[in-house]
Parts: sequence; C-alpha cells; structure tokens
Amino acid sequence: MVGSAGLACGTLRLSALFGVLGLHLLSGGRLYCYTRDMEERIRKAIEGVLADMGVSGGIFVVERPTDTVYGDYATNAALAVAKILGRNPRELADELARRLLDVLGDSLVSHVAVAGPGFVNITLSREAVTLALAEADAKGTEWGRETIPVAQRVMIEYTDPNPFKEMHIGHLMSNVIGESLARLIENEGKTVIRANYQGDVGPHVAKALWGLQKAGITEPATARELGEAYATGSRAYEESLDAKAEIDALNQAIYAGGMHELMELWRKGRDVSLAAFEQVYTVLGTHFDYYFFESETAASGMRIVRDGLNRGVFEESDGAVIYRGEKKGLHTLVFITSKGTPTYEAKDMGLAFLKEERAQFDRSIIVTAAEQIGHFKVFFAALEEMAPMLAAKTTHVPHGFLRLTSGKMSSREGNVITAAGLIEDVVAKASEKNADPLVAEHVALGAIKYMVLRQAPGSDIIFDPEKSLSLEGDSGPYLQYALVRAKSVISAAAESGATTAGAPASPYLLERSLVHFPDVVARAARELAPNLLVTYLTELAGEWNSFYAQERIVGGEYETHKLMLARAFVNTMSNGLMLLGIPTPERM
RNA sequence: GCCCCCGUGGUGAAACGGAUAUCACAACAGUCUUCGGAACUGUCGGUCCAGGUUCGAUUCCUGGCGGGGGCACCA
Repeated sequence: MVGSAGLACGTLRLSALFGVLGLHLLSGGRLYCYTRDMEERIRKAIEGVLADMGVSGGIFVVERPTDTVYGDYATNAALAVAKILGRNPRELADELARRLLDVLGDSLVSHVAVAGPGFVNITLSREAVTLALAEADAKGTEWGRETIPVAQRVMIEYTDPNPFKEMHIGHLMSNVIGESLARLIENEGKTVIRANYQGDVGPHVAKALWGLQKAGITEPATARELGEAYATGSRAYEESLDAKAEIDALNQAIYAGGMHELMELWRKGRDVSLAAFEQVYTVLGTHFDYYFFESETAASGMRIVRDGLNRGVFEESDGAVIYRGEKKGLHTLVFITSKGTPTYEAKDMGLAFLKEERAQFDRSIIVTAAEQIGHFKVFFAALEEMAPMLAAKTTHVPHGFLRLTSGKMSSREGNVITAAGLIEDVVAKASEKNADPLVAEHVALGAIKYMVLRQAPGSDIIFDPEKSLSLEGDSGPYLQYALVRAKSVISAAAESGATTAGAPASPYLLERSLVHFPDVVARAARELAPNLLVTYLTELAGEWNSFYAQERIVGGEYETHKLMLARAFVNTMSNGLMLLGIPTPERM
C-alpha cells in the first residue's frame, strides 16, 4: 500500500544485508521496505514499463500464480493492455518480460517468463528469498507489521450483546471477526478504538424485568436467571394481552426512569449481565476502549430525530416518527414509536453522534449480523441527510449467521447456544488431549476462531455442534500444532550446537510462501477479510509440515539456513495467529 | 408481492475477469531404524439450468430453478 514508508527497515540489524543488494529507491522517491512492499514494487516496475509503452493506469493485477512452478509473482498486464495498444498479447508479454527483468535486476529476480495466453511470471532469486527470510527472522513480532504510525483513527464496534439476554454464538461471531479486523487495522499502523454497544433498554429488557417480577426475584444473581426471565416474559408477551400491556408499560417506565424499585432491579440485572459478558471477553482476548449503552443513546437519539423532523428529514405518520426510505428507493423505517419510545433506529442515530463526540475518528466500522443490512441501508440514508460527513466515514460490515444444522436458534424455544456454553464444550473436547487446562482453552479458542474466520465474513456458517468443530486438518489446532513443532525443533537445535552452512540453490516452497506474508496481511486489512490470512496460514502450515517430514533440520544438511527458515516460520505463524486473535500455546 | 445475499466433488469451504478450479473432512491405499503422528504421501470425485458480454467467466449481465435474509412502531 502506498503511504507506508519503509525507512524502518534501515534501522534493522539486517541493514548490512541490504548492502548486498542495495536499497531500492523507486520513482516515488521513497525507500521501500524489502518484503512488505514486494508486490507494490513489482507493480510499480510494471507501471513504469507500461508508461514507456504509452499506457497509464493500473488495470492489471499482480498476484501469486495459481501454481508455484510458474514463479513467485504473476501479472496479466500484457493481456490487459494488448487490446488498448492493438498488439499481440504474447509479443507484448515478451517485451514486458524482457524490460521487467532489466528494471528489477538480477539480484532480485532470477527469471521472468511468459506463459499461457500472455501471463508474465516472475521468479525471485535465491538471494532475494534468503534476504526476505532474514528479514522475517530478524524482525520478530514486527515482521509483517507497519512500524511507522499512520495518522488515522478507526473506531470499530462489534460484539454488541444485550444485557438481560445471554450472549449467544452470534455475538461470538461478531466478536471474533471484529477483534481480528481491529488487529489487522492496528497492524497497518493505524489507531484502533474498540467499541461495544449494548442494548440495556427496550422491549427485551421490559420482558426480562417482567419475568423477574413474576418469579419474585429481587436479587438476580446469574445470567441464566435473566435468560429464563426473558424467555418467560417473551412468551407471555405473545400469549397474553394483559401481560403485553404490562410489559409495554414497563418498557415506557424504564425509559422514563422514575420508578425507584424497578430501576433498582434494572440496575442489578444489568450489572449481572455485564459481569458475565466481561468474563467471556477475557477468555476471548478482547478489551474494549468504549462501552456504549442504549440507555445513553435513547434520549439524544430522540432529540436528534425530533430535530430532523423539524428539518423535514423525518415525518410523522400514525403518531410515529418515520423516515421515508422510498424517496431513495428503500423502505420506511420507524424511529420513534407512536407510544413515544425510541426504536433501535433512533438509538443508532444517537449512537452515531455520541461516538464522534467521545472519540474523534476518521473512520467508523460497525460489525453486525447480515440480517441488519436492510436497516443499515435506510439508516445510513437518514444519517446522510442529518450528518453527511459522519455518514461518509461509516461502514457496515455484515457477518453471516452461525446456522445450526438442527434449525434456527431462538431464545424462546430454548435452543440457543450461548457463547460461554460453546467454549465450555469445545474446551472439554480439547481436554481429552491436553491435561493442562490453559492449553485446552487455547486449543478450543483456536478451533472456534478458525471456524469463524476461515470464510468470507458475509457468509453463513453451517454449524453442527456434534462434528463440525475439527481439531485436525484445516483447523485452528492444525496451525497451532505446526507452530509448536517448529518451536520444539528450534529448542532442540539450541542444545545440539553443530551447524552446517549453505542453502539449496532453489528455495523450498515454504521459503517462497513466507515472502508473501506482509502482502497477505496488508490485503486482508484493506479488504476487511481475515479469511485471506486464514487461507494463507493454513497453506503455510501445510508447507511447514511437509518440509518437516521431508527434511532433516537439526544435524541435517544446510542446518543454519533451515534453522533460520524455522525461526522465520515461527515468527510468521505467531504473528499471523495473533492477528486472528488465536492463542499460540507453547506446548500441546 | 417487492428488495438484498447465496447456489462450487458425498460434506464444509477457497479462487482480487485469467493458466490444468484450490484445500480440508469423509472414503480408499500407504508412511513409524526420524527434530513431536493433532503429522506426511497418494487415489477417488465438482462450478444449479439456459442464454449473453469477453481473446478468456466460478466471477460480470439477462431470464429461470433452489435456499436464506429483510420489507413501519423488535433488535
């Protein structure tokens, strides 16, 4: 990514190594970090050659070839511009390849070849791969990270469980995805502000309080009690008109805040819920900078909406205040009910302004379930009319559902899988192989987070509680295990001492894959897609395991080189797992 | 009814318009005189249907079929 300066490389121990090849100063005049910008560097070189030919604009891609035999980088540039220039693609590719080799130089590239309809494939030199490896080894936890701070503040809201209800696996999904996005963005040198927005007022709270009152509970002590009270209230709300009226009255009373005993019960219940949530956050490894509550966005949201009503953004209809989305091809949304209570939308309006007031940011990301896509579209349309700048810097990232093979989850039907319950079950499974409870927890979290992060954020996960949480192949523990074994080899080598120098003329697949880590991480952050990193790490772990099975490391040929490779792998896997929020156990 | 998303081997997923569609699970066959077998090697098997755009389509467009979500006082 342009904008990430690379001078930090010069301060590293490997600055001496750079002397071998010389630092590459590109047309933009900035120094490039050796590996972090490899893709960018190749892209610039292609752009330069194309500019010479009279074509501008980046209408081509630089990617990893489909097959490693093609090389380390591939571009479709010749194919893309052949038509514009009215030239034969192969012929154009030949010229591009020749000039690219010239521009990039022998020390960086061993050969540039044309293949297929006109792809240009670039293969890095042994020297270049070794240098990248040295960087991966030397940089440690900074390998793959942007070390120059970028002046950008990004607020990211995720998890969003509702007090008085239990935190279920949907919230878990939001948390896992949101936390990984936060880490990926931080890794780009930006400042991340983690926010959690919790619905502590509204009909669901009224239902829970009603349930508590009916059960005569004045001192709720567990999240489970609250969950049951909510289920009771929720059922009564639909089955009995009397109960419905009582609950509606409670809802309004909570907003008004006048009834002392009721508010006391509300406060106690809320505290119990929040404390239970906090335990789950600790296990998951999340720490929020800001907590927002619907109880604090309700009043301001109402005020903003009423203001918008005067300005003609909203209108009144059947006693409710609505936003007519139809004027923008969307649908109507109620912001204030005819009973005078704010809906989710009014509170969201209050939240949008409150967020900016408390923590100034350049960008705001909201992670929620995909079912809210429609609401956000209309909400953003309304926000755009109220505060265009604020709307412009806000993005909604929807995530899919964790769908049960046995049907849809429902709090009323009691087939909700709670976040804590799921973690507990998987920890129990992991304990069969791990006596150490902390290791079992790390493995379990690895399995759960991997399952959530492995696929594109928007799509659903079909979850079979019985069998879909794999601890083998294509799983979190697979990555953790590869890491543990690599660490184990390194400590075994430390004891033996003897070394053999040199390196094989053509790099191992593992080495060539390691080079791409910084680019993969940058792309995952740019596209808000942790799954790209998951796919890469899975492939990398497989390559490590193959390498490990085929090559003798300690006491073998090229031992020094292989140990550097092992350390580079450890750094890559550790940093990669950290970015996913997956724990890295020392043993398992 | 209208709007949005999704249809990839038996199952769950990947593929920023490119090359012989990638990976895991399952099934089957192998690897243990070895630095950790939660591993490695191999076999089997796939783009919902019909058109279109393109040198090139899993990807973009149109229509169908199938699944999911949303569509005013829930969040």
